[in-house]
Amino acid sequence: MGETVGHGTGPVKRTSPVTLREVARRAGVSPSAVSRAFTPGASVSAQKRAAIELAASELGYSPSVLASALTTGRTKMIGLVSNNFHNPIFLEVFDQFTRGLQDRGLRPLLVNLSGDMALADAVQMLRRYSVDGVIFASSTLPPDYARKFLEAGLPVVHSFGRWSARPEVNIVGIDNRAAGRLAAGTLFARGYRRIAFLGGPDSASSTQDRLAGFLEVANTRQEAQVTSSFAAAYSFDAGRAEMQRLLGAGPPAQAYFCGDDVLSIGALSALADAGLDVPGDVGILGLNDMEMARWAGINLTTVRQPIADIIASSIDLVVSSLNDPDQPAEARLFGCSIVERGTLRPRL
Amino acid sequence: MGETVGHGTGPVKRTSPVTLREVARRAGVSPSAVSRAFTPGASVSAQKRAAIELAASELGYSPSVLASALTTGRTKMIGLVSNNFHNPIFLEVFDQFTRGLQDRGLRPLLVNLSGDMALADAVQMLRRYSVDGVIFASSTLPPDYARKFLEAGLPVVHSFGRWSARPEVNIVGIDNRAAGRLAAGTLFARGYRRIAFLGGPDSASSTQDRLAGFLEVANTRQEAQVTSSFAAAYSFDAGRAEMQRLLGAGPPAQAYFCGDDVLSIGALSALADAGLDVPGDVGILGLNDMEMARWAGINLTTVRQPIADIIASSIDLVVSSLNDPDQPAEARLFGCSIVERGTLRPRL
DNA sequence: CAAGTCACTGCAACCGGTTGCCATGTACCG
DNA sequence: CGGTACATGGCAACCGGTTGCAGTGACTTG
Repeated sequence: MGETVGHGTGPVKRTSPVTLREVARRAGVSPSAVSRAFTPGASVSAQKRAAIELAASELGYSPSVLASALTTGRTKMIGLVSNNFHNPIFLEVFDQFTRGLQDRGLRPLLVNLSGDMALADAVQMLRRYSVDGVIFASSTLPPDYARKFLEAGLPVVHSFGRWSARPEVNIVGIDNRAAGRLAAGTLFARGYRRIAFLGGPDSASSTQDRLAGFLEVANTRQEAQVTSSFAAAYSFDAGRAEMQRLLGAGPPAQAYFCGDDVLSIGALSALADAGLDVPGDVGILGLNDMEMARWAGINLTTVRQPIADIIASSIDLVVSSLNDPDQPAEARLFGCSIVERGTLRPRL
Repeated sequence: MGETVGHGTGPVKRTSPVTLREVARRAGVSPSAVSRAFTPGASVSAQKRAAIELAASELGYSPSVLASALTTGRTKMIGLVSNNFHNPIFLEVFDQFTRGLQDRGLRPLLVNLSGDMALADAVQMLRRYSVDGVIFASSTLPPDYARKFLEAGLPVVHSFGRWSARPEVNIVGIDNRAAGRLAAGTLFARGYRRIAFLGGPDSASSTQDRLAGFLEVANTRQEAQVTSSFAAAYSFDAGRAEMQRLLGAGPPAQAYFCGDDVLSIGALSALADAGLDVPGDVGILGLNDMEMARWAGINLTTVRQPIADIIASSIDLVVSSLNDPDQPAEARLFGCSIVERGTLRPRL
């Protein structure tokens, strides 16, 4: 950013692609010399290199990654596959992935798995483009998906995926079970007793694990009354609809742990409409700590998922596993923490 | 979606890449025959094609796009360049771009211009990857940026860009000036007289045009009192901060036209904190109609930007201009409309 | 039945770089 | 001073497909 851009009043001139051999001819050297001049670590004399660099810049030469990939086998492209294009948290995720990859000289080839593109198409497509590796960023799809990439010979990391004791594919994320335990523990510490889990779609792998952890703690307390229900999607509308349904079905719980911030915000909106005060009448605890959670007017107390760590670690892992293809699959989990804001009553 | 995925209990087998010549050998034909079998419109006999397809599927062959790009000159990759990774509306934008491109067999190579990546780096990078074209999606950066891609020989479309009478580069977006006029007209029609423009960063090209259109109408009404100010960014925090500043500086206007929905939401939050009722005390009109605008609790009256049309048209335009590189630059503008919700008082 | 079409096929060159191998030249060693 | 080590640089083959060209055979057409 901040660079200056010419005002561009002249006519636009279009340059045609320049090849390595043209540079070689102009610099009076062999093609191999040019190639080596652009290969870090190759052996070229200083004066030859200077001549080549001069010729290259005069001609506006930039080497074709695709041609070199043909022999080196490295495209420096990473397939970035996701189906979560509706949860605002994923804009942050894409932002950080693209920057992290760019910083390492890698390029994200983006694949949207939510449209007509089936998994098998995505796999084949990424093979055809010879991507060096794949980052599969999805909190809702099961590990089998990531596995398909691996079977196709593509190193893969499943980010925000489900933990497994003996993972078949690389996985980076949070321990959803531990997050569920943390949530339940937090609600109890605030003195809530009639508590509820308001999860995302019950088919989502993350939902199941969070619920399991939540119940694990809740079941140790005899005085607890726990209920659970599931929204149709990780979305505002689904969260709002589910909370409306709950309010219509009977008296609300004292506090809800929602499987996602955007779900929480939907639930908050339903509570506000019903005239219930948060946190006076009902407590809400979210999960993710997306940017919006700290907006005044929302001010959501939430379980923070360390997104930056997950992403940085995912990139590390995909890079290391493409350098050593026989590296065994690995699971990297990060801990969560509570971000205290205004939707739970204070600790007793 | 909805496809079934095997449960994958067996060990993961990794396949190594299969080449065209291996398929040829197995099918007992020449390499050219295989190539032609995979080229639509090429002339291959039915039985040879069958033999080739059999061999290919037995071997799990998928042709390398990169190798073919070397001779055809088409990678079917489109650079998708943006710097707007913080406005939630852009998640919708990315979603629609990726799907639209995928539907046409194109692949988005995503470039994040907001980090350390300078414009010149992005241009060179996309040249090195031989992308067929570039979509530059930014509402904040000037047309000079898009022009740099064109100069590098890359067909480009500036989506959400600034209108120009004689465009040097392809541009698809809304007529920001007309949007400003629409906004002002709407406020007057509601009986507001002391009105204000609360724009994004005053360096953003879109802001200037919207303000110009806004004033154009406002200045035709003698009874109008118009003021204007600018938030530091297109963000919640910036909108909130700017509205707080305005409220601290004196009595508020009767209604504000904010340059963006997320800015509006920030402004709403400041108004709520100040105990002002919307639309009772103050009216707010946004721009974009992002998903969040219709959330209960926000319910923002806003100028709708036809994002789907802009994106579909951008893709059309980049495709047609890469098929005919000498096509003159074109500007395609779409009209905006008012989406009536709850932050302006009703028409008198 | 001869000539002309046309669909199909393989050969070989080519797309734009990379790299193993060998030749050359210089520096350094004892 | 002979000999070795090492840096440098060109040749040519190769990465995985594509395509112009020419050749083959089958099928029309008059």
